[in-house]
Amino acid sequence: MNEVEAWREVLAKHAKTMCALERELGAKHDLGPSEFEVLDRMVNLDRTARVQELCDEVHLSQSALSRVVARLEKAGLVSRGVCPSDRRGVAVCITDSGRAKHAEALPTHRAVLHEIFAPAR
Amino acid sequence: MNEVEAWREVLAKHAKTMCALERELGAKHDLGPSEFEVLDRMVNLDRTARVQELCDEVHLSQSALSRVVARLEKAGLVSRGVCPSDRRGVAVCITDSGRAKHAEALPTHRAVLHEIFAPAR
DNA sequence: TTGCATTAGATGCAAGTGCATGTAATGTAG
DNA sequence: CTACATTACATGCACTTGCATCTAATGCAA
Repeated sequence: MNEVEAWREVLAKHAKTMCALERELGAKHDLGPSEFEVLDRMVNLDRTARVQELCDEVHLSQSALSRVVARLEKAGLVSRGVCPSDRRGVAVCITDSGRAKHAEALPTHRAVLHEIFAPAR
Repeated sequence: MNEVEAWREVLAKHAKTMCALERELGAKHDLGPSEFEVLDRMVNLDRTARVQELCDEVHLSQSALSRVVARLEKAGLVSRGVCPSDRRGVAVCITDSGRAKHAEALPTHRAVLHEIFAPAR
């Protein structure tokens, strides 16, 4: 029965955290968790990335990610360009505005995580 | 940075497990994870339950749960009756068919969990 | 080069979810 | 008893997601 308990724990933690992130990021920075996650990866990569590359990082389907990138582009946080080496691909690049938004939202994100994944436990 | 890693771990485990559950339960028993979860609680409670009561157990909004129950009822797995003590409430009751479906799906559910929350790690 | 399979990403569509709100039953104050 | 606040659940709506599919660009073989 221990595996069931482990699963329930993951379920509870996921729900609680995701819900808080959605609320906080949405209210304070007009960002969804998926949007922030992509922005976060882009900042850490610090280079253009392919859509598929981001799929592996974030747990989203290719179609969902395609739309997240579209929303981010619409908000001016990333730009989409043609990939020079493979013209089927899209080169996603974070903009200055995107970096600024990420820097602004990062403390909020970390605060939520800290609140829930507190020291002990 | 450890809290971030913990969150990523939850995220990964949640995505992997949820995805597998959706696939397996859907394909083999025509059940979604939410439907199974509610059925599972009903079996363990072994009595009628209020909708709100189930909300606390499963991590769903009241509206989502209302619809899950509606789907389960449509499938004949639970029945909805008026609550005698408070006629605003709904008394959700699992049916024999629901018990059978749960018994049938339980091994699948446990197998998925075992596969992912394996012994070590 | 031509033709076909494959891959990258976009998009139509159906499904599930949360929020805001609606309806009905209770509770409570006057 | 009347009027208003509250509670339980249902429902309209907007949004996100995954699946299937479409288009365009590659890769490969004849």
